[in-house]
Amino acid sequence: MVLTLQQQLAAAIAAVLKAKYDLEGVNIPIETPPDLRFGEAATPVAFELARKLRKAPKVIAQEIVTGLGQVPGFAGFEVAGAGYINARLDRGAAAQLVVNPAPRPSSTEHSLVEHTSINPNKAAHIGHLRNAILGDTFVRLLRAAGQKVDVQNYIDNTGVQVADVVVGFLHLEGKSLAQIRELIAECELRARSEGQVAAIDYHCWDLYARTSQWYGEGTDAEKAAKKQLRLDTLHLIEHGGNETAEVAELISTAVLKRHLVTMERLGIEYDFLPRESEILHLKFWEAAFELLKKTGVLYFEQQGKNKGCWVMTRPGAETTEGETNEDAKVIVRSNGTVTYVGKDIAYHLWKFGLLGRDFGYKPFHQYPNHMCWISTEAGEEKHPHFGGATAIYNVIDSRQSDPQANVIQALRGMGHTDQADRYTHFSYEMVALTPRCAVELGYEVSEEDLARPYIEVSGRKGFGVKADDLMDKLIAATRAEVESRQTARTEAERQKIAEQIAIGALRYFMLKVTRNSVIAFDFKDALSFEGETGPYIQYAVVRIRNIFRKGGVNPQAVLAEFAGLAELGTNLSGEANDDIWSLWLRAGRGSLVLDQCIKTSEPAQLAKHAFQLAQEFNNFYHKHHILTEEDPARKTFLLATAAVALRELVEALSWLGIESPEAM
RNA sequence: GGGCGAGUAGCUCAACUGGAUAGAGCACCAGCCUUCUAAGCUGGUGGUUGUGGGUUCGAUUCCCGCCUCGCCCA
Repeated sequence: MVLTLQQQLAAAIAAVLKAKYDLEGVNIPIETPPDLRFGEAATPVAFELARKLRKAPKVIAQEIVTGLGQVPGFAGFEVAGAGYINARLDRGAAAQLVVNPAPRPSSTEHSLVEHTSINPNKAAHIGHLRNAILGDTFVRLLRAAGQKVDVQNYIDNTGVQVADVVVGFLHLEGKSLAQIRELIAECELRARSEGQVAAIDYHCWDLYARTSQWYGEGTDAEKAAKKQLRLDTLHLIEHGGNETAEVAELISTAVLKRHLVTMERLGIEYDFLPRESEILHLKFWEAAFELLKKTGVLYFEQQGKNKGCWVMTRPGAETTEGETNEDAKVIVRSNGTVTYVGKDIAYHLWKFGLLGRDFGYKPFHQYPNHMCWISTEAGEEKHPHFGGATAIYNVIDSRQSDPQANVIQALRGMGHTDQADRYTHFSYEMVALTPRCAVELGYEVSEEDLARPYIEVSGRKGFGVKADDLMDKLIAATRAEVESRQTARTEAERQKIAEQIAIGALRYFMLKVTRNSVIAFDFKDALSFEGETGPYIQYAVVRIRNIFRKGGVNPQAVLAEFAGLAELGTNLSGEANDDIWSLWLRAGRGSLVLDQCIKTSEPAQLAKHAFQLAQEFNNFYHKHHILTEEDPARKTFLLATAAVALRELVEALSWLGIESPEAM
């Protein structure tokens, strides 16, 4: 509702500017005033025009107001302060728009969101949770806006991290291929009865840390030998067609399956899992290399430190004719190997359908409502089409902003400027542990680290909080609460409620913070269910549902009853009803917030909105006792207010991937 | 050395991208359960927005210098 009316207001003002001053293309910011006494919408546009028109802002504002006259949906306009134009809504008409919102225009955008992308060599930790939750939420936002969205989880199954754990299995544990296969099967079986702790990804977590440490032990000669072993293993895996590669395939697939299980606990699903192995074996890079040479993005360096390399100019770098650019980004090393960025360029050309090659596809994991496919060399003939997106979003932490910028630069250099513009590095800061939390977990923390505000999580060191451990802990905590409150419910019901609350708490915890601030993780904050938390919002929903349950009323029916009725306006007008009106106003902001979140790639705004709406409802809840209201017309109106809040809260929560429990 | 990001209440974070009196939560203090669930509500304490300048009607926001911290790159 607010979005619609703001657009109408901006359009009306634009028309006045054209008619009165012959001005076009003026940016007309519409804001929400800090207080209802300034109205429901405002614009400082007169300030901006003051210089251009050589008039006092107040005068301009007055002229615009005069020119506006009557605008549908608005009760009136006034000039305030030094030149603000404040607009008052026709509350009845606005409320009708909240009950029956204008349909969202359909979108032709086909977006591709890549997130999660955990190296398949260890259990997922809280850092991965932030990535997956951000990505999944953004997918939900795009879909809510009517876009077609493909969700991809890129799997680096041939990288150095997988190589390390392969070294661990083969050389530290001295296991054979058959023994590893056996171990995976055994872990899978045990995980069913004992939970995640027994699963293969947990086993790998420890082994990976041990192997990393092992590399650094022994004499110099021993260390060099280990380094060589690591490199050889990596090359065998990359090359494929040998037993080491088979071990890597076995382990990475088993760990990947665990990751899918972990993420499914959070309601996170994928459509396609493109793997590094196919990018290598299907020669994506070779195709990209030709294109890069042809367009002159890559050039062969003849001298300087990068002599013999194929290099690319960095974004923003100034190049002087004839001078060697020492700062150029190396894409192909002088020994012929391709860098990570090189392979990434190939992959991203594919994402936009510009490579001229495709993956093979085979089904990998069945979700309740759809299939998740994985890349393969020779796949099934019938498969959905992935790639060829019109816009892409890569949920990757901010440490990767340099390589990401390089990929974008390459696309731009190749002439794909439109694609480069629609390439979003959805960057976010890491999740770290507070020193207190690290000590609590029994890690050894140096004096130096103790003084820091936070310590970075490290899979290599085995230092961090595993995703499943955290979820288990959250569920245990919510279980305890639900046990004491929901004594009449069955075991299964209580478990379900506890899970909904725990996941709601976790997702909200990750989403309420804006992307570019580091989350210093602490169990005290993460396990909190009070104040600005997911459960707070869920609790408001439960309260509303209880009202309708006890009153024997259907919320949709109440809203249907009010559609088109003038009483809505009379109930909302006047200062006495400002508190209820502000709840309606907040409820009407949903689609505006959705748009802003997409525009700024920032889901935190929606998290904030949902909280404020819940807060506003709680306010209303305490001031107005609905079921004991004696005036039947007033009671129906209060019920309609609750119904609107319910609908908007449930919707906002669903966009955040948070369920709305029936009770709690 | 170069690049990016951050610094706001005791703590954790917002601030609609330059707007009206810088807001929430936690913590702390004082109240509110015979009522639709207290995972809640109402008050209160708490700020030189790291620092020094500049731009203008107006700066937490933009520009420059400096100080801290964190990440990349070489």
